[in-house]
Amino acid sequence: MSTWVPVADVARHEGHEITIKGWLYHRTDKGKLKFLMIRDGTGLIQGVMFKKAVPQAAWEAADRLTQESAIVVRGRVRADARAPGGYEIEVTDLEVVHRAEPDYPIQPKEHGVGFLLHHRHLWIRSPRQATILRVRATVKRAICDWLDTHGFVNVDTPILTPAAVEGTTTLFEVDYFGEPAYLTQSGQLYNEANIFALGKVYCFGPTFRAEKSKTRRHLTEFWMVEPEMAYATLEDVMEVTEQLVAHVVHEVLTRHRHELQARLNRDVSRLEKVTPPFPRLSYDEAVELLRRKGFEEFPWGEDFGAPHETAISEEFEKPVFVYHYPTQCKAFYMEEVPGRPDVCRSVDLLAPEGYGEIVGGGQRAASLELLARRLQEHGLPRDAYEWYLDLRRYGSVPHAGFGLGLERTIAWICGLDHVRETIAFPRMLERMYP
RNA sequence: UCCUCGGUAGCUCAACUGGCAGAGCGCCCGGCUGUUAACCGGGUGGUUGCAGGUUCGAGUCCUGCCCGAGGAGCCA
Repeated sequence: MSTWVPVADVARHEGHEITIKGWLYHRTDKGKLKFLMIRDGTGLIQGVMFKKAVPQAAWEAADRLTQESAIVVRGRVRADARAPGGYEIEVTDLEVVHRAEPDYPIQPKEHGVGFLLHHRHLWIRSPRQATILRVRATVKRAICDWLDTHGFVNVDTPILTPAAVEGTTTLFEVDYFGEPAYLTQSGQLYNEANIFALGKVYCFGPTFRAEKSKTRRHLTEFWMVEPEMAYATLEDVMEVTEQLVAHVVHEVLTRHRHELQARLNRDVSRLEKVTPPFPRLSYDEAVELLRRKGFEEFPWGEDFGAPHETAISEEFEKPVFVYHYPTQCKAFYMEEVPGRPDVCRSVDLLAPEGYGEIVGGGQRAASLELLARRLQEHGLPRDAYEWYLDLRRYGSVPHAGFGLGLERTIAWICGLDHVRETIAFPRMLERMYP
């Protein structure tokens, strides 16, 4: 009985007899010799099968093997320059656990996006997709590791909420025992309550936006990590953000450098430059930059669109902070800039290479009077926010936080052209299957 | 919601100015001891998105609808 070894560890067993449990990715027959490409979720390995080296039953079973058939292969590990990855298994026996039906729809070749998304439950088996999902897991772990070791307490905020955080047009409504409730857009307001109990906190989970957005940067269900800090300012947000993002990129490079290059064709030299500090640009300076770069007509006070974000970010090798946005284009809870009521203590982090905004945050309005006025100006129902206003009645302090979009961050790190590949089962406008 | 492009075999795509519905891959059969999306020979495969219209004749032109992709606005 030989040892069951994950494909990723095969190199460490050179010269030894091992067992691989996986699925047939591809097969090439050459008369009395067969090449079996086997995937097991940890990697891809080539099995070489000579007719004279295996029992007749195994040879005949291999003859009938279809793509994605579940197989257990035994054999000796050998280094061979002709094998993809440098190692292969000299097969001595084969057991077919399940012979897949012969019409597996996804071939190792080009397919259209619509077709692949319709078969997402099978598409995720493709090595490229599996790699992205592994990177996602690393990104999530790196985020939690960094926050956990820097004094942040992980607190879960509700997914079902009674009211909108930022306007009702982009909320998914659900029936809550006959009353309307909404899927959360953000855990921020609850986190602002949590900091008074715990100091520094973060929530990390799915959020939902019913935006009719159909672009490479949008999902209707996406994940955000939202740190929030008591006794903190806008400057603290920028420092924490750059430390966190740099740590995440570093961890991905440490664990997945080879996969990023081999499976995703990612230019990792771009990622190696992502070290603190990141450049900081005020909104005023960003507008000036845009006007120099061909957007002469860009009006002060507008939020940036995708072309503007790209134009700004391509001036820098690292992610770039843009802070002090116009008050009019940000949410009601932003703190004022002293002496400049037209701008607020907000910040966005724009990823390089045109990936756009991956972080939005700022310092929160600390005074009851300002917050109450803003609620009115934004036409929000005060009743629903009474609990939130309490936070400014009992020990209000300067505080700040941000939200980092997981899918956009992964798309940038992996160099993908659409966020839909960064999550196993993306939820998009007009696509809920599978 | 708006703009642009598209829908032909299981997949990726051809089909000139309206004139016999095609190829590669897949799948099935046969061959090959070093394949890398192998190669060679044979076979299989169609309500051209749906409904109507024009025409001797429509995949091709016209109208409506459905579906998909890219982008805009909004956002992470």
